[in-house]
Amino acid sequence: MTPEAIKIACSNCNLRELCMPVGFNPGDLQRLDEVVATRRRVKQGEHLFSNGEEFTSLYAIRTGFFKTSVSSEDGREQVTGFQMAGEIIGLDGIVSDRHSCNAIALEDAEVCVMPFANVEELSREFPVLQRHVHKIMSREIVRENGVMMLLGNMRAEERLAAFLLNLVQRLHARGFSQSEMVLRMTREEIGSYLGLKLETVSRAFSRFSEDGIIEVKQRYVRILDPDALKKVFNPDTCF
Amino acid sequence: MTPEAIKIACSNCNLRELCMPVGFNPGDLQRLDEVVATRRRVKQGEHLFSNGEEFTSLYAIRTGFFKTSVSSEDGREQVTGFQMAGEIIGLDGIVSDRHSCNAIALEDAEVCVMPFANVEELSREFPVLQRHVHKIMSREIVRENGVMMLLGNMRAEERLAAFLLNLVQRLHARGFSQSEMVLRMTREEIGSYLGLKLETVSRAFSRFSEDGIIEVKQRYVRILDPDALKKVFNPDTCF
DNA sequence: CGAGTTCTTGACAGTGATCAAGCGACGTGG
DNA sequence: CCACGTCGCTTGATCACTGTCAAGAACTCG
Repeated sequence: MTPEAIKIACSNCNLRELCMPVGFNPGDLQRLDEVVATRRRVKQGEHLFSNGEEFTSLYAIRTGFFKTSVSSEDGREQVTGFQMAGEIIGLDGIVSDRHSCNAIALEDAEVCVMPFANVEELSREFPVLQRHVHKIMSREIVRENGVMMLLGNMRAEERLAAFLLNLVQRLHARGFSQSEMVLRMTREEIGSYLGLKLETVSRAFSRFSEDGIIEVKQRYVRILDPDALKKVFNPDTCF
Repeated sequence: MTPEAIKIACSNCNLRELCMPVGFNPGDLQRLDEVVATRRRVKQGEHLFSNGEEFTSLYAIRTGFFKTSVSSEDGREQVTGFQMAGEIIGLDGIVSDRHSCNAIALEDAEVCVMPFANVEELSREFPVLQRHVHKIMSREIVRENGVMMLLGNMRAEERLAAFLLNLVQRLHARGFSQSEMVLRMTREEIGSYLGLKLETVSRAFSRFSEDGIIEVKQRYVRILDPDALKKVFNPDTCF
């Protein structure tokens, strides 16, 4: 086994607990490495996959940051999510054997390529992996339900507050600060995700800053008063 | 085998092609019947499952019409979908072993109860079923991507036009008219799904009616000019 | 038949979009 | 290392779409 092959193995990956199931016994753990065929580097701005492209694999993000988006026939674009290390993308392609959205790297990234045929084959052999795949897909469905709530019921500042809290929480789960972050996306991309124009996003940032809830300097954001931020999108909690 | 048991069997169900995979050979087809444990009747207005309830089963709709919804802590409700015969609900529960949304019958309904343990077990045995389960979940993810586009980028009339076309298309696939339908949901429920208030939905209906695009009488809707309706939410197509 | 629900329509208000201008950061090349 | 150009961000002024409030009509169901 070459050093490179050791690095590539799920069994040695420090992100395993994020993207792979737990509960494997040491013997079977090596079999798990068979899901990942190769790794692939994606430079900032490049597509990992595009709408209409043939679906062959799921991708586990090792490093970097992605956005996924769909576009309507008349050219309007909707960002459907932002994904970071340990998260799985490409699930949209399963239903029609073609991708129906675009995945674009927001910074230089590296992904593990998991041919879906491998995933399905090993899933049949290992119920714990099967369950894990089901959970990942279910989690995505539930996440999108939450976005629908956001887009359908919340006002601009509520949306941004929920967005920032979600982002910092996911970063914190990966060992980063729970109060500071550097955004990897533009105001326009945030706006697209939240169903707002970039000017509205910018104004909401300024408003939070004026109110002393956050500190903003371009992409850098520091959450000064997390409780106030939570109250923005859940006003009834203040009693 | 009792007559009731014959009726219950997937292998004899005329909806099978909608909710079950094709390509089973006759011998294995009988095994497929094992996914369905029982059937369950749900009266109009009753919950099939509720937020927080333990997840045990997926449900295939035999007859009737459902809505699913999520609610925020401060009581706001968002309808996340409308489901009809042949569609599968309950996928939201897999990730946390609890349902995170509510499923409510909009008319008297009957569902096939498919314990998820059965689904997973048979999926391991039959790759064609495994693939089918994956496709159903992927389809739901893609559908929600479309709803995000709707909520994030479209104006009121575009949303309603897209909604009506989607609904009539699904009904048509089930053998109903491709121009007429009777809505099973209120204006408020449509509005919740589309991120609009009921008055806005009502006005959009009236507008379409004035323009001769549809004929509306309460819940009854007839599409007079499907092309005009398509142009509403894709204005660039008119050249 | 009557009570309650659902739908329609009108008047007005408010949130966020649009249009516009200027600023600031960053990167590239001289 | 600095100048300049580009891209992203901020802020202001105005507008338009949709929300809110209200009243009445139509329908449903017991």
